[in-house]
Amino acid sequence: MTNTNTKTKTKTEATPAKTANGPSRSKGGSDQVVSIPKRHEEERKRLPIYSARDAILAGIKKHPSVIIVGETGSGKTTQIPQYILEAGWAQYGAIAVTQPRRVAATSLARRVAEEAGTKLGQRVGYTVRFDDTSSPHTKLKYLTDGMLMREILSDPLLHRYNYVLLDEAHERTLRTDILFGMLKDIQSKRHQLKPNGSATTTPRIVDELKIIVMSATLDAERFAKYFNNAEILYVEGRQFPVRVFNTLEPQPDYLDSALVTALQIHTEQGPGDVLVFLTGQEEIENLEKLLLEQRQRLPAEAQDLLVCPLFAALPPAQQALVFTPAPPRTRKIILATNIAETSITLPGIRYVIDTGVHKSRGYSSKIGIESLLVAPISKSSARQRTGRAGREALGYCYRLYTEDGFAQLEEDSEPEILRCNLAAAILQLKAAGVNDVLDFDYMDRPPKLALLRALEQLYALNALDDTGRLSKLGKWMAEFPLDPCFAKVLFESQAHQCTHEVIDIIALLSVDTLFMMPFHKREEAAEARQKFTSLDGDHITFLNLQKAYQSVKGDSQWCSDHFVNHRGMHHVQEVRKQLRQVCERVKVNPNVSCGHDFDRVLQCFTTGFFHQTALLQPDGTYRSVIGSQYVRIHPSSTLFGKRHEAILYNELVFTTRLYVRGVSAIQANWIPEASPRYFRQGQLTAKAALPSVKGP
DNA sequence: AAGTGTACA
Repeated sequence: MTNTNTKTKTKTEATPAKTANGPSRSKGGSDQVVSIPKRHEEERKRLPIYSARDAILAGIKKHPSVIIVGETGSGKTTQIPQYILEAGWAQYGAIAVTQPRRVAATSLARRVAEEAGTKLGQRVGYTVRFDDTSSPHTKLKYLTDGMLMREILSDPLLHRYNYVLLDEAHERTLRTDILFGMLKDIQSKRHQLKPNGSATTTPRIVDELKIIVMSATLDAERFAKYFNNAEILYVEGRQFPVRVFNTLEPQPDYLDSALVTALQIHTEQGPGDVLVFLTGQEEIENLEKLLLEQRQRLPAEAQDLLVCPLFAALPPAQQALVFTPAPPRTRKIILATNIAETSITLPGIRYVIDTGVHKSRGYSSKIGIESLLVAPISKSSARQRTGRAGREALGYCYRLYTEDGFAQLEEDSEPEILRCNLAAAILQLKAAGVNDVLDFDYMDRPPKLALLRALEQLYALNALDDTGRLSKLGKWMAEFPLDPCFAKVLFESQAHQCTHEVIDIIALLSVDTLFMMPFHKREEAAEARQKFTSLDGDHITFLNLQKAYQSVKGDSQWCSDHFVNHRGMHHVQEVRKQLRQVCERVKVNPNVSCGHDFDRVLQCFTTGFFHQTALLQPDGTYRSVIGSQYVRIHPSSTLFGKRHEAILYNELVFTTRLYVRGVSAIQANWIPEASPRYFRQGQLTAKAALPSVKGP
């Protein structure tokens, strides 16, 4: 069994005979030998979690579900799956470990494959969108939670797994929350199907599914309660202490406080880089400017400072700067959004400055509007930020708010499922066989209105029939990794004979920032962009960009010359390829083109976005068809400042004002034609807001 | 006339 010196349970669970569709065992080859390679053995034993190994295995053996609480650095994500593997418990069924992010899934799999002495894709592998290293031999698979959701669609009881580990559960992303309910349901169904279970209605032999929820926060009781009184196990982290300082008075201007604090650390404190948490790009660029001004005033003998901005839209080359050590006698000051809170781990940070705020996405199901506003963070976010100072040595955290201010923060951030549009998630649930989505076992139940809005939207798109069940079209839509609106547009593209163009545009719309707007070169960038601009709006402009990009074969120099997001365009090509593949699979010809008849394309988009349209008012403003809201065209749009009788938009977000992004000009009479079901029913205020549009 | 936290299929 294992070569470890410790006493490990070598007895495996009573495992039923191999099922017909179970994974086959590979014969021969060193890959079958379950052992810890010598060079990693000592290292693995030094991890804090090692001492809890037997207790964890015992807990997993005894309980259907286990909650593991452990901070970063405990090794829970890399070690627990290996313990299960080494115990021989994954001989027939495999182990899945989910991650909210792709990079985490791929890098963890690489490290664990190395530790386990196997080639990536053999016993250990990963599956993320566009990249799958798993094979029939893979016993331990790291995958994104979205990927596991898709696997459920093709394998509703997840037969190939006996263990599912949900990592970073405390983040409460929409997908982990949906997975919670789905897995709980699968676990109970598989229990009922078990040979020695109460109901043996099927000849198929099914193993039980173990669920292991891993979280970094101490509030595990809610998880435990939700998963049928699961066992809670605590594992120690490996974290250095961090001294926390609060301000004595509330700060009227946290940007100014951040500037003062950063300079104070720089001139008075010992070595170590500084990480400042800010809300967005504009704020980061402002503080960068202020810091660089102050840098000029530093005494000649003082150490230098290097300012590194860090946010997702930053070009990769500049993002990489934060990982390269600062030159001698230079201190790095990193100005980051909350990308540095979870997604990117920075080395060398000893000082954290926490402004106590972030931008957070909200959604009002009442008016169907998303917002992106500055809001206070939660206590757990504050602790997470603080922890970033203690990764390598003891650190310091300066909270730019009072102790009382901290006490008033919410304990945890609101789960995403409570503050987003649920249409896509509901479509997935229905496709996975959960018809009654109102009664689904949510850990945090979304407001009923939000669920009803999602059902209404799916009904309006013809994805549901009159009884609320998934229609044939709805099943078709769920095949695609797309928002329901886009899936509908893609379906309609067949009738409009413009599938080729529609696939391209949908792929292009999947990237946030295709045209870069560098701080200091805005005019140049705007000029470069002119070459692609279509008077029809952003959709056709993007299509022009794709054509130009293809004609230069994706040349990266061409991209940077034209201020085009090279990485983004690469992603577009991957999405495009995948959409074309799925089309082929469902017997839709992806090559049918409308040539230059772009009216067809935009009419087609109206069939999925009739609810995201606005009409020009006599005073020159636009009013949304639904909700009758005044909306402004975002300055990043090609239609900014232009007037057309009607527009459709990809996104409606409230920031400083209510802005629409991804905008194209349409004809007003296309709107009611786009969804007779919706406008005839008039269940929303659509008709009232459409005085100039005659419904059928 | 003026601006987009993060992630995923």
